[in-house]
Amino acid sequence: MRQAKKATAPRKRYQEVAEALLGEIRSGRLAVGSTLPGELELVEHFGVSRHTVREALRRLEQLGLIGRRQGRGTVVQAQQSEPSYVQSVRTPAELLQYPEDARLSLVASAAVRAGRRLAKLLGCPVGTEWLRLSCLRRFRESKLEMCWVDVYVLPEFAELAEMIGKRGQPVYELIEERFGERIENVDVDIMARLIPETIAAPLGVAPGTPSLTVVRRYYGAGRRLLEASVAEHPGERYTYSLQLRRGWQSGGGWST
Amino acid sequence: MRQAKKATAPRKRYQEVAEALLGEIRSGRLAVGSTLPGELELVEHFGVSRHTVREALRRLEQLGLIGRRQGRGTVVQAQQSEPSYVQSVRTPAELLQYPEDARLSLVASAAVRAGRRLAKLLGCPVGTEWLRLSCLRRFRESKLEMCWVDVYVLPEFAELAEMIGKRGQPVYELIEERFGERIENVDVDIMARLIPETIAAPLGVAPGTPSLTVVRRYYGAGRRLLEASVAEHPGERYTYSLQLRRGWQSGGGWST
DNA sequence: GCCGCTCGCTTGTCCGGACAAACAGCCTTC
DNA sequence: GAAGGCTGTTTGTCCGGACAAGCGAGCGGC
Repeated sequence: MRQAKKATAPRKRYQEVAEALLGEIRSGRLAVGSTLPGELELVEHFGVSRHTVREALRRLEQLGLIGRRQGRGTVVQAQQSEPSYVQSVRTPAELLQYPEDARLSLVASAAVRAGRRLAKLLGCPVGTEWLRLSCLRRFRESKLEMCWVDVYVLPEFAELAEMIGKRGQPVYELIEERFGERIENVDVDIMARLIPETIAAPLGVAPGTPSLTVVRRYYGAGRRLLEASVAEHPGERYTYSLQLRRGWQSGGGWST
Repeated sequence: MRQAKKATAPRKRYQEVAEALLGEIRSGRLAVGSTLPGELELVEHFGVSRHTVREALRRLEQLGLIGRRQGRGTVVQAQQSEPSYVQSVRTPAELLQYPEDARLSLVASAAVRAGRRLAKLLGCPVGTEWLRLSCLRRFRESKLEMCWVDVYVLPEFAELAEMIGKRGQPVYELIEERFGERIENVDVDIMARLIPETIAAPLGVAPGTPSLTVVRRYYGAGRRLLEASVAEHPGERYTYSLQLRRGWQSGGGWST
């Protein structure tokens, strides 16, 4: 029961149920392999509707903590999940021996308009145009990494693009240096997939070449954290979120 | 609208809605970046409740095809998802330069009892005990891969374990040779995580060492396929399913 | 031109209820 | 002893409804 943190009281009922069960699992009171109480029991225990209980169980299932089978019940599958996800930010980099022979090239861009609230959050005028940079990093001529970065459209943009193309400096440092925007949170999607035709052409790579795609989303100070992963981004697969720590990886080149 | 395949009529309403929308996305009529009709519109169009529409959208969201934001709407994010997942079975193997310096060791096992229907499906007596093998493959002294294999408990088991431990033969071939059980489908979970203490000890590796965990589930001929991935395993992250093809990877050692 | 406000739209949360489908265990039958 | 049917339990599907929360656009005031 992580209920010592009652200061940040969850507003949502299913979140309360999910966190209560999460506490039971984390503490080991609900051991791995054991069967959870039935949904109707949980309904009675927490005093909520079955729909709410099922929403809570759905979240825990998406974390890989429990498994559900019709007719059999709900079973605890693992005691924890997301610390490994945070750490997994290093694994792909290590596997790819990043960034020794990595080169980065800008291949596409798209404009995004900042809405009222986003503008207020970041302190820019309403309607400010952002530029979504689509960058490609190449490894050993066949492996590719893709990353999208949202930045302001500013006169210095051309210079920034050139910097990204030449140096291996972490992107958040570049943004911070250039625009004074302190990046606090990053969402990262990692997925293995084949290079689509539209991107293969400018790189001179055959379409269908296997690649590791990494999509990052950077957030400033105003964004609330994704704590315990219970509440946020329920449906996004291959996604994890982490709070940025300065000097996370000392000598490495994992540009987060 | 894949409704030409009315022969395999889906029984579930949300499945019908999901497949209809899937067809619109796949065909390009709902382009990437475009906004879907609102939930209430879909309710009216399909003649189902909002709950059912939301279940359908949830499935598509889990496939990474659409993204939903409160107050903004539902947006098409991608045109397809699962073909890349199928192919991604090769990527981790390539990254790890598998299996040149791989060694496999059996570290744990657990008994699972076959229920009535599973027994009937596989043609074994009710109550037959299966053995869940937990194998560890080691790469370069620090990377680990784990795999679980469910096999019958038979006198030949000891021999099988030894074979797995020595050779790099694909597991499905071993099972087929030994037990005449033809494997048709495989479920694969891939996740990056840290080695837990219980497994670190027998290997002499520090707990917390980063690893790539691969969990495979093998199924015989009786299991129905996961077509379009809309219906099955909604909540299991990092999971994909594929139909086994003989000679999938000729020279490689990816033991699926 | 910027700010705060209201408004309409869209998705999120939550309730109560009902029936269907899958499963394990038990019993009966052969 | 194996196969099939029965039954209670458990999760899955589906309905109808209600209100909350987030977002963008438009409006008016400063």
